[in-house]
Formats: sequence, C-alpha cells, structure tokens
Amino acid sequence: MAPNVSLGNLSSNRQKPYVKITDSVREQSDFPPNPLNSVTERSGIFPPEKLLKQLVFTEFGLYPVSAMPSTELLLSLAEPFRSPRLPSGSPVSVVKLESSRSHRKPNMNANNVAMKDRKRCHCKKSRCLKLYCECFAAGEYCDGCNCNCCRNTIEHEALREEATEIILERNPNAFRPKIDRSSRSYQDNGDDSKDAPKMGKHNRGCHCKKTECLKKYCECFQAKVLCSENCKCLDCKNYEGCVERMAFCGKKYDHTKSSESFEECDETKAVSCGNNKNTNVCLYLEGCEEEMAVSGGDKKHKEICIHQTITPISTVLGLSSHGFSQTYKKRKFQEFLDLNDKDTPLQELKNDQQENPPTVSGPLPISPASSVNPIGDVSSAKLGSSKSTCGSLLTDIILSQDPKELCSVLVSVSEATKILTEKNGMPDIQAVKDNLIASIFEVHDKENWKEESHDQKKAPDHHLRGSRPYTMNTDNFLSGDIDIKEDDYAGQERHILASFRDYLRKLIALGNLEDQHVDDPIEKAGFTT
DNA sequence: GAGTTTGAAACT
DNA sequence: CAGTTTCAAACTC
Repeated sequence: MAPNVSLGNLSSNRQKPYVKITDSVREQSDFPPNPLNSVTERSGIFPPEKLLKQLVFTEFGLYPVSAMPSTELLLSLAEPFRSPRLPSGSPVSVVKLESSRSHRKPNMNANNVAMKDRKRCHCKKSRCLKLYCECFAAGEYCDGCNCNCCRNTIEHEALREEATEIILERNPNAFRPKIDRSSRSYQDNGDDSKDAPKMGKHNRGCHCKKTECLKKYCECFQAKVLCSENCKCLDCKNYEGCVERMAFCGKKYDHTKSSESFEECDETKAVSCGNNKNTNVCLYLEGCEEEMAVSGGDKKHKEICIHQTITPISTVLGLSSHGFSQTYKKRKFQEFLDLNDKDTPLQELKNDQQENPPTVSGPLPISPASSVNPIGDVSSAKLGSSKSTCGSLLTDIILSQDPKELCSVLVSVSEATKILTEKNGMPDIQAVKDNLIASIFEVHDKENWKEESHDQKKAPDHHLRGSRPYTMNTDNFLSGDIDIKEDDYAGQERHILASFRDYLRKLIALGNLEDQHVDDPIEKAGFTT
C-alpha cells in the first residue's frame, strides 16, 4: 500500500527541506519492519539471526555492534553505502527502498508555521540518529539545529534509514506519537487557558521521581496532559484536582468556583495519576476553608484533608477494575491479605506509610479521570466501569462509598485503640473484634443496602455481635468500655485485621450466594488463618 | 553561558 | 526485566 506521503512546498529557499512524518504515515507504515527486508540481510553479509543490538557509527555507516562487519567488508561496502547501495534493478532493493523510505521519510507537508516553531536540537554525540534527538524522534530532519556531526539530514538518508530500522526492531512503536490525544484523561471543564491540560495521555507514561511531574522534565507535563495509569511516577502532582498543579500552572485557584474545588473533593476524583503511591484520598470534606492556600501548604488543610498515601481499599481489592488485569487485581488482593500474616501492627503500618509511601508499582485500578463524573459523584461511574469490565463477585454488594467508610472505621478503631492502650493498657481483643464487625455493618446499614442482602449479612455475624449494642463502636473504645487483658499490642492488631478478613469473607460469601457459585477467592488466593 | 539536574533512551 | 549508563533537555546560578 502506498504510504500517505504527500509532497509539500519545496520551493522555499531552504537547502534542507523540512519534512515531517505524519501520524497517518506512521500508522500506515509496515511496523515493525520485516527483517528480511533489511539492508544487511539483502546484502547477504549479515546473518538474519543477528539481531541489532547497538548502533555504532563508522565512517561507512551505521552498524549494530552485533553485526559489525570486518574492515574489509566495510571497505568493500563503503561505496555502495554512500550512494545507491544495491544494484539498481534488484527487485528486492526497489521494494525495500520504496517501502522503507517512503514511510520513514519525513513528510513534506510541514508548513512554515511548524518550521518556525519547531525546536532545534543540540545533540553532540548521538549524530541525531537516536531517539535522544528530538528532531529524529519526531521524524524530522535536523534543520538549523545546533547539533554536532549531524546525520539526520537528507544527505544521510541511508544512515538515517538504518538507524530508524534498528530502533524499530527494538521498539516497533518507537516513532509513534507519545501522546494519545484520543484518550480522555482529564475532565474537560472548558478551561481553554494556555496551561490547562489537554485531552490525552502519555502512551508509555512517565517515570518521574523527583519533579512531582510538575516540570518539563516530565513528558506528560510537557505535553500538557495529566499523568495516567500508564505512569510510574513518584509523588505525582500532575493529576486532576491537585492544588499544587494548579498553583504551579499559574492558575488562580478559586475553589468556590472551580470544578476542582475541595468542596467536591472525592476519593476517586482526587485520584488521577495511575500511580498507587500518589493516591491522594481526601477522607474529610468538611473544614475546607476559603483561605486554603493555593500552594497546598496550608497546615489547617493538611490536618483536615488527609491526603493519605495508602492505597484505597477499593483499589487493593480491585473493586474498581477499569482496564486492569485480573492477575494484577489478584496480586493486589493477595498483598493486602498478606498483611494479616505479618506481625505488623496497624499503627506501625500506618506510620510506615506516612514516612514511606507504599511503593506499589504498576497501574492503579482506579481509572484516571476518564471515569470520573465531572459533577463530582463518581460512584456510578466507578461502579459502572467495574461492572462492565470486571464482573466482580462484589459488584452490587459493595458500594463505592463503603470502602471509604470502612477505611474511616478502621482508622478510627486503630486510633481509638491506640489512645485507649496508651491510657489503660491493652483492650479486650474480642471486644475490638466484635465492635469492629458491628461498626462495619452499622456502616452498611447507613448505606441502605438492599433488604435481602442486608438480611443475609446480618445472619452470619450474630454470634459475633451477641448482645452488644448495634452502634458505632469507636465510641465504646473511647468511653473505656473495654476490658484490659492482652499484653500483646501486635496481637490486637492482628485480631483487627482478622476481623476485617472475616468481614471480607462474608462479603465474598454474599457475592457467591448471589452468583450461586461457591468458591472462596481468599482461600484461592492462598490466604489461610 | 556554564554547570547541574533530571528522566528517557540505550545498553548490560 | 531490572539495574546501569548515556544522552540531551530543562533548569539553576
């Protein structure tokens, strides 16, 4: 198929035509290139199994280290490499040169505006034939750049082609656009300001560690797109709703008007970057004050709005599974459950997370803003995506707010227990367990669960609840209504986690009941007590 | 403009 | 695939 390469205006006085490969050309090109078409293969000099490993610049051309020919061969090749390298009339060579050059040759369609605005590289060592060179990476010839020993010119088209092929063998997508503009990774709030994020996301994602994705070192930030689930960045601030990002972009922050206000702060709305490590979950909405600093450094706000660095329960459980593999979700689930096997007190975990945010790599099973309802209520969107893509047993059982409530309960229990422990010694473990279970179901009552589900839920934990009041039980901790027996704080934490596990089992059992399919995923995941 | 920092690309 | 090196842009002074 003839690639879509159109000749542009070559009548300018430029000696080197500025040309650019359009996306359509890239998409229509025969990526990856057929190895049988390679020049080395055609020449019969290099065995086909010799994969190209490293580019070496020689006087005679560009060679991969693994395929470096002898000096004699290089000398014999020197001339053909400089001019037409293959005998004219060779059918193979014609096909190859046409197909290769046509789809890799920069598009002649570039207009003068692009000419004027384009960057000029300063490459010193790469000869502008590696992706380090922005011109080359963009499929453009260097023109007016400040580079040394540039080979990214039409005069060195053969070298250029070789380099392109080698790079494509390594990565067939190397020359594809880094930014997928068709992907909606942010919420379009109609902000057309210069610094407003544009639609799209980075195909490979960034891996920033120090810049919080707020400098142009970050490819996402540079492209003015929000970080996405593709990213593996640390301490990302390039997510929707991030005050730092807005402040950094020079955008006047007015949370009384902005769609990204704290008033609408929502646990998933705040999650945009796909990196679990940066999951900012605002647990408390009240207290969001007018004077909150644009910089995000307001102490008051920090105390109220817990931007916790733990992975949300819903994330851990994979409840929101937009676009993520079952394997990943299973792994996260197992990791979470494994906590129970470790003698890690809850508080210790919490402290550790505060000081060293969990370095869970990989995508966040909550879709970026793409699944976020602009109005701010993301529940339906989240559940919708879960339902459509996951089919979890817990779909329809757990509402999106449940994990949040559960988190709050767990934190409250932990805090209350800690306070009580500091005050009176260790609480009654059974009381902790019972109250936790009871409080969890209290939460669910408030969420107006389906009547039938509710009945099913109540039944199994009667033996646990006994005659204890069916109330929010953190009050019980705080009021000191607990026997002090244990001297093992870690043990108490384990019991809390065990209670949580029991709760999860119940939920799963409920899901199983609904599906008429009895299969314990926890046991399946290798979790045993 | 020189030196430093940063993260993608290249390489091992 | 993870760790290291190379490279050039971004940034700082």
